[in-house]
Amino acid sequence: MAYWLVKTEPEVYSIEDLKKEKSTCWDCVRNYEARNNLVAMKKGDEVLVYHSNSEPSGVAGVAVVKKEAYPDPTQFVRAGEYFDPKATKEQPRWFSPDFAFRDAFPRVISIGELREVKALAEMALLRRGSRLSVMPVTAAEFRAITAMAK
DNA sequence: GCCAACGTTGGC
DNA sequence: GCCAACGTTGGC
Repeated sequence: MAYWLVKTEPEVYSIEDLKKEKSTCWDCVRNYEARNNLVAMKKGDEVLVYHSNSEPSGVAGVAVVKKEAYPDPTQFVRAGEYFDPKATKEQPRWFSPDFAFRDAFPRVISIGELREVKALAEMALLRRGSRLSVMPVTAAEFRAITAMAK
């Protein structure tokens, strides 16, 4: 079982939205490294949901991989913002897993708090200038962050 | 295949 | 609103 972290702008899609919807297709990711991480997710993996461009920015809850990645439908929507003319049904370029809601933290664990924890210093999330929106997290990091939420 | 220009991300 | 980081695009 593996652990991950995904970023989302809560004004676009928040942990509360996931709680309401119960599950969602994690679509519209258009970065190859992030996509590779989405494809590597296995059913049952746990995913920290990070709110970016927010006040405060930070980890807001946990999702679980409900369905492993399949072709992201938004790449085929010709009129859509996420249409990719180079993607075909035979050779899709972008993939999305389904996530199910697991937990919304009683408070957001801010990036400032995360930076104070020495054990988390190596996280890709905290690297200066990191823009990666889907990244692996170690079991120890996952445990440390979920413990901070209590 | 190089690399400058440009666009986006996202913390602050 | 600023700006650093860095991915993408396109001319050559």
